[in-house]
Amino acid sequence: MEDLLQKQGLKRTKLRMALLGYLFNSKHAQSYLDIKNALGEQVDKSTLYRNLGAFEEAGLIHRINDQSGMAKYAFGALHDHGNAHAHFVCESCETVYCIENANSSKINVPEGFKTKNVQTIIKGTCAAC
Amino acid sequence: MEDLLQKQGLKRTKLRMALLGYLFNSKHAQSYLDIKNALGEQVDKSTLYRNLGAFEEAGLIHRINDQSGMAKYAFGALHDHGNAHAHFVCESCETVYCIENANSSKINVPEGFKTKNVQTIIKGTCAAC
DNA sequence: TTAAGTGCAAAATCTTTGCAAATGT
DNA sequence: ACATTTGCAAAGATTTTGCACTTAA
Repeated sequence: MEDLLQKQGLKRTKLRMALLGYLFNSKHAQSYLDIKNALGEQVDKSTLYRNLGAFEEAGLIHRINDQSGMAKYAFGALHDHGNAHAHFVCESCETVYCIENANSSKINVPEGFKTKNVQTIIKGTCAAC
Repeated sequence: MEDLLQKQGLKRTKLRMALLGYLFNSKHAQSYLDIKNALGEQVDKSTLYRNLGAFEEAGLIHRINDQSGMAKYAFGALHDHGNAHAHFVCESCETVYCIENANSSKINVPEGFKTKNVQTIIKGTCAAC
């Protein structure tokens, strides 16, 4: 699992292992603050943001914006990029769930537009609320 | 067109008319800065943000986040809320296009989840880039 | 060894808030 | 007249940057 890092040319540092592991084990998308708290107060802000950015660029995680526009991060190395991918944002508790197989049908874009990636955001109320 | 304001219980102020008109005539979603520049430097920050918020709550406009997470606003009173609605985000120029009839298929959410609104974000390259 | 990653402090960016004055209905 | 809206200044929140130090490969 942590070989994912090397495969992307990223060094296996303590923080990165912890970060990747944490997101991997998270049921839903986590905010910067969620992650920082989970990893321990001593984690450095810049380092954390830089790693979240690096992971996202490497395709290891996704960034989704919740209802209020705040960034949340979810493990996504197993997801099939280039295919549709859905996120459910609960309007009540702000939790962001990853939904597999939400049923993606063909998307029609205008002439000249090239689709690289389709992301579906479903807003509503989750089972817990 | 400006009766939309009264219908939502919003007073018809100069700024609101200009703002609504501007977004109505915009081909794609605009950032706070785009809007501020278009409306003139003298427009007040708080007032603008407050109105964007009010318009969004009233369902007159949408807020979409672009590639880098920045909020962009698009006129949306004509859109059928509750139905699927697509935005195309160009990864090159960051332009956000509203796409009508991008083909909304049924979305499957887990047991207990209630869908209120589905938004599709398509990332890729636009015709201009 | 050395390119990549980290920690710190400082700043940039975007957005919100409180309140007195102005404005629409 | 009266609730709403505005403008200003100040603060809040999130994210980024520069640079010297440290670490994985």
